[in-house]
Amino acid sequence: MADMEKQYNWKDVESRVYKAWEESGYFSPENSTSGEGSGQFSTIMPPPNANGRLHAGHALDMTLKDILTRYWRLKGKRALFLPGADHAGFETQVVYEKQLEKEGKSRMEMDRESLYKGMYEFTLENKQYMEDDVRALGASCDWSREKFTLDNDIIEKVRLSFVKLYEDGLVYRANRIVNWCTKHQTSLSDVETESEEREDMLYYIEYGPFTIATVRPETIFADVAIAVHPNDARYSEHVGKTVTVKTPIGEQELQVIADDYVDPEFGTGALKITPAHDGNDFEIGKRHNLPMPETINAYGKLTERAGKYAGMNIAQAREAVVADLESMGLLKKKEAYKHVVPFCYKCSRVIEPRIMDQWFVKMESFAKKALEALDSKKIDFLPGNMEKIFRYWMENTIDWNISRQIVWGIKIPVWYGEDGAIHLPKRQKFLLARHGESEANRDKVMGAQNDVALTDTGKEQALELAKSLKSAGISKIVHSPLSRSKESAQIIASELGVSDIEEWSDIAEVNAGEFAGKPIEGKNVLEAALESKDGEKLADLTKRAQAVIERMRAVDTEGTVLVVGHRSFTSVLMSVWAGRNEKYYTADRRRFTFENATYKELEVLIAPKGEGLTEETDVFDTWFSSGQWPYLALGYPDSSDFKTYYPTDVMETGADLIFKWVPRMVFMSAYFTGTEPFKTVYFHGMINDAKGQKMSKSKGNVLSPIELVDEFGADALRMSLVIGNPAGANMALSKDKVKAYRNFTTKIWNAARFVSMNWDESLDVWNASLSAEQQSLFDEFSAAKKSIEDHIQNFRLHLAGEELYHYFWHTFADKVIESQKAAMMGEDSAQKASALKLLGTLLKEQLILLHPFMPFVTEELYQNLPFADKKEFLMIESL
RNA sequence: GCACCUUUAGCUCAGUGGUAGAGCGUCUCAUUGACAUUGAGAAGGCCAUAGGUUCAAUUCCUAUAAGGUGCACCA
Repeated sequence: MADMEKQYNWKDVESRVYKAWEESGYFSPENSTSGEGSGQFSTIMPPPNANGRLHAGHALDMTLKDILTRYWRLKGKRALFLPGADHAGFETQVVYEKQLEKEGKSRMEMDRESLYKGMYEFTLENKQYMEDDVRALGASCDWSREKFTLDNDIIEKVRLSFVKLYEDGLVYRANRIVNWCTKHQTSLSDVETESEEREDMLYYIEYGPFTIATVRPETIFADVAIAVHPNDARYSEHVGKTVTVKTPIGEQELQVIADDYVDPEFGTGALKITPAHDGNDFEIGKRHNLPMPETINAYGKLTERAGKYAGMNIAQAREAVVADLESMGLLKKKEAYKHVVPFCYKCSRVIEPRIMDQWFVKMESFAKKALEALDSKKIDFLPGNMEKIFRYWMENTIDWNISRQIVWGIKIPVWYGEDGAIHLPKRQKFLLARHGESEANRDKVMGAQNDVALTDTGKEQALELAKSLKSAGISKIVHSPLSRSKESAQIIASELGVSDIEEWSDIAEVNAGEFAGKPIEGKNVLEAALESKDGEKLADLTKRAQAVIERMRAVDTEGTVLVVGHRSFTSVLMSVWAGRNEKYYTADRRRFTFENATYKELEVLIAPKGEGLTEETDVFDTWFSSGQWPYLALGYPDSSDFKTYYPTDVMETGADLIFKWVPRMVFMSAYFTGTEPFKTVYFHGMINDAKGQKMSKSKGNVLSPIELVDEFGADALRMSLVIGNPAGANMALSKDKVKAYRNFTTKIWNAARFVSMNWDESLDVWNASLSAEQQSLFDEFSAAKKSIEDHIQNFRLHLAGEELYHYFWHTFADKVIESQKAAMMGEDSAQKASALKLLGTLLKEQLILLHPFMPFVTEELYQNLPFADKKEFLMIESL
């Protein structure tokens, strides 16, 4: 072979090798394995938020998942690593708003459409960067299957999920106190707030015959009652009566109520009740049917109700009210008081509890489902203690607020009548079918837009299809102008007794230009069209499909619509429906199995009709969509991918998502698919800096994975992220560590270089026999290999990586190579052949074993070394 | 307050029922012979503390201490 450089130069290798892999199509499992019976491995990329660049945590995500995917691919499984991107609703909007602020703009001044459009462009741009970063790490994910949470079909399915939950009584709209962020102008769920101990003043105020203690004197204008404990003898004379209290803006009448909630030991044992601005007071207010006036508005300003304080913010109002109370002699005392305050996890502003109409998911039955999945051991948690945390949380759920008052997200599909009645969209079901066998199908020529008739078999198939659809509630049948479609439709219509038949010219088969009527020869109609001079082009097809979708949205019928179309165009229609990039239409076409007289289901939401309906403007909490990701990304409910790759094998994600994401996936999956979304959930910890400090921009200790790849190579970064990093633990990442594994890539490179330098093409190396001593060296490797594989299969990647490292460096390089040097460089050709065989075999085996961890350097060496029986890529070797 | 985690070499961390390992750092030596992005060698740890189980504990159990994380905490 050509002389190798003394050092491995990843900058020349990585992008070239990745491109070759990607273009080979071997990231798609159907291409990388031949056998159907080989089993499958699947994992879904936790959609990285499409609002920035890849960070170290993502890099770890990608690395761990890719190691598993590559390992199982080498083991011969159909291994799918499905890439995705998340619009990340609130997160992205916050990032985008910051950018707007820098430009001196505010989202409050922008209309919904331009704001959405701006964020869409912003997100797509970042999504592109993110994907480049994922490629740079060597992730062997199948880009032809990539999904985005704002793909059209995902949006529709998420909205459909909501409609189904509504129909099943599992979501409801309620006027309830929620967490409100005054900066971001949206409500937040319980997991989107953080809390912190803060020190505030506790003010004791004379309040009629009572003294009450409060940290929020500015809310007294919204007080409606004073509560005491039912057994508190001090106050029993007042209970049930009304008292008059003084405030700086005049007197107000308050009811005195008794409620168990009040702790007679705390403060004065008398509690002012402000239902609009405090969660507990709200509960008490509901129990006692109290009015709930508001004195703080959505922006955290005092309302008209506060008289002269109106318009002040909370801090100003508090100061002013306290000063006035003091001068009126009503302030009895004040003391420093430590308590825990919830705040917005993005801007750290104190959460203002606020009463709003919001949509909630009932958690009780969902939590039960999640716990059942745990009890029946359907999901393994790594590390195991995470299961306890999950369990605890599931046993203490509160209903999940899924309404967000932002524009970046999927709109909640609800309309309200003038009377406030709730109207849901209509679920319109379409069955996209293919005509029966045509003469062209029979003769294996391209039908395309040629008008060929059905064969007798085709007629029978159509009849069979009709019979199978008897209970499908078909009320309308649509066909193309081509007779194979029209004939099929007529057969079905007459069998089902459907009279509403319509011809849609734009669902005709793809125009394959000069290839129409020609023998198929391994090409399909779509591929032929793209190759042909005068056939349809992708852009034309997209346009045509979009027009069909418009028509579908306008359909008005009682039951299900059967669309009798053609194989290639219907597949394009489904790709366009899913919002797929045009370059993947042909990949999709290959994946869809549209046999004659079979169909796929498509459900579309059609806006309710009626006078004066107003559409809901709130969007879903982003976890409502990402919580459904494992099955939606795989094409739930009836795609072949869903059937093949779901449930997935492993979900690998950050420990911080134990509440936010993981439970939602578990219970949504249990509900919609009846099964768990993954068999194992593997949590990784935080990636910290070299000293174990959290990386943050303000500390300036952020290590960018992409810069590290640039400086030391992706393989080195991958190894340094994996080794010494067991499940659940945080890890410290330093440049020195990455550098150490960069040295390891050099070591591998030079060991291979040495063997290659001494290779002798004139010897029959691969048929040489090994001495007993050499055999025992080989056996030593086999033992190491077994142990390494055992570690990988049990998710102990940190140990597998470490053992690989040690075996290669300190056994293979230090011991085995040294022991064979004399023979390899000596004159005895038999001994030389034996030595080369031992070294060559061990090298090849190790490259395969190392490949999941260090894909680039191993692939490059594999391509350049004189191994026997080489595959096209190391990536598809067998282990 | 409750739960969970951590405590091992100077630093960051793996690991193990039979007195311990990595990376970096430190010290010494080696440079035409695959590799100085290297090699050879060295120093450095009663594995937080106290009990218990065991023939044997750094490893299992209990308690304590320190640190961390999460949850809940009422005016």
